Amino acid sequence: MKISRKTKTLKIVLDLFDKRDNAYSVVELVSIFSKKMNKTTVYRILDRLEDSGLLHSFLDKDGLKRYAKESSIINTSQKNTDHPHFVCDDCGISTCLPLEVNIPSIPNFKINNSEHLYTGQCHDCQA
Amino acid sequence: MKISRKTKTLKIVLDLFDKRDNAYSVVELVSIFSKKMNKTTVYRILDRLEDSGLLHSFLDKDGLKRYAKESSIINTSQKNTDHPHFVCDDCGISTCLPLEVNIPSIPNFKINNSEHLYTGQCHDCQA
DNA sequence: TTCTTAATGCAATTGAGTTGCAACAATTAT
DNA sequence: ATAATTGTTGCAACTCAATTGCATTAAGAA
Ligand SMILES: [Mn+2]
Ligand SMILES: [Mn+2]
Ligand SMILES: [Zn+2]
Ligand SMILES: [Zn+2]
Repeated sequence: MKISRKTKTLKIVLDLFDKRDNAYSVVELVSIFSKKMNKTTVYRILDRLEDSGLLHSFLDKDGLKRYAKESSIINTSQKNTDHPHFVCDDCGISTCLPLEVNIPSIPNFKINNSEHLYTGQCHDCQA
Repeated sequence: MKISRKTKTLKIVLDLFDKRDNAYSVVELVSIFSKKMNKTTVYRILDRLEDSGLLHSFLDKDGLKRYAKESSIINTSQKNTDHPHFVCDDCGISTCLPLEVNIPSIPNFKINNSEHLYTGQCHDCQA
């Protein structure tokens, strides 16, 4: 699916992701844009951007959905991979990790998708 | 924390986990026990059993919490490890995978916890 | 400019999970 | 065995992320 209409609200959302590579929770985004667009619109735009391949998402440890640019993997030798994600327990910042994920082969299981989430302290929150 | 009172409802829940090694979503468990105990009681018993170390939990791709025995890792050379989990996209069955999880070391990130979730088709749901 | 329909705003709704509190029951003390 | 203690349960109300229905708006095509 491609983006069919470049609406004002869509551009606002894209602007944010153009600036930072971090992943944002939908709750954060709804709050950030609360003056500019309706909460439902945020959900729908994010969904559309993910379908179109411009964003990707994952669930953090609390079950909250987070979105980031599809291209936020810097060293992208291969793209659109199931890369791992990191969420800081202290400040909540979340990051796409530029790491290979090796999917194990397990007898009797056909693995189609993987999600790897790491939590801990980011650089700024250590000691 | 240890289990302080062996109540009737607690035994009912433990009985189920004694029989099968799979992981159950809380939603399933609430439904399974709907005639035997209140929904809130299910949540509280699961929480207690996890605190006491008899169960462990993870979030599946939909953000639903799933519980399994702590000892459902068969080949347990080391125990209580962050092992990966598998959820079948077709039948929903979910399994603790007896695999080592190697936690990467990433500059500027201190990793305390990891969650690995694989999805796909289980043996029964293939072809 | 007019037409088509994707996109939005808003209010209502869903559903997993939580909380407050009174009643109950497992365990301990007498 | 009986009474006191307090962990546990049931129930209703609540929280909050996410979804839905529908009337209205506006982007892009004709
Ligand atoms: Mn990512
Ligand atoms: Mn497990
Ligand atoms: Zn941090
Ligand atoms: Zn299956």
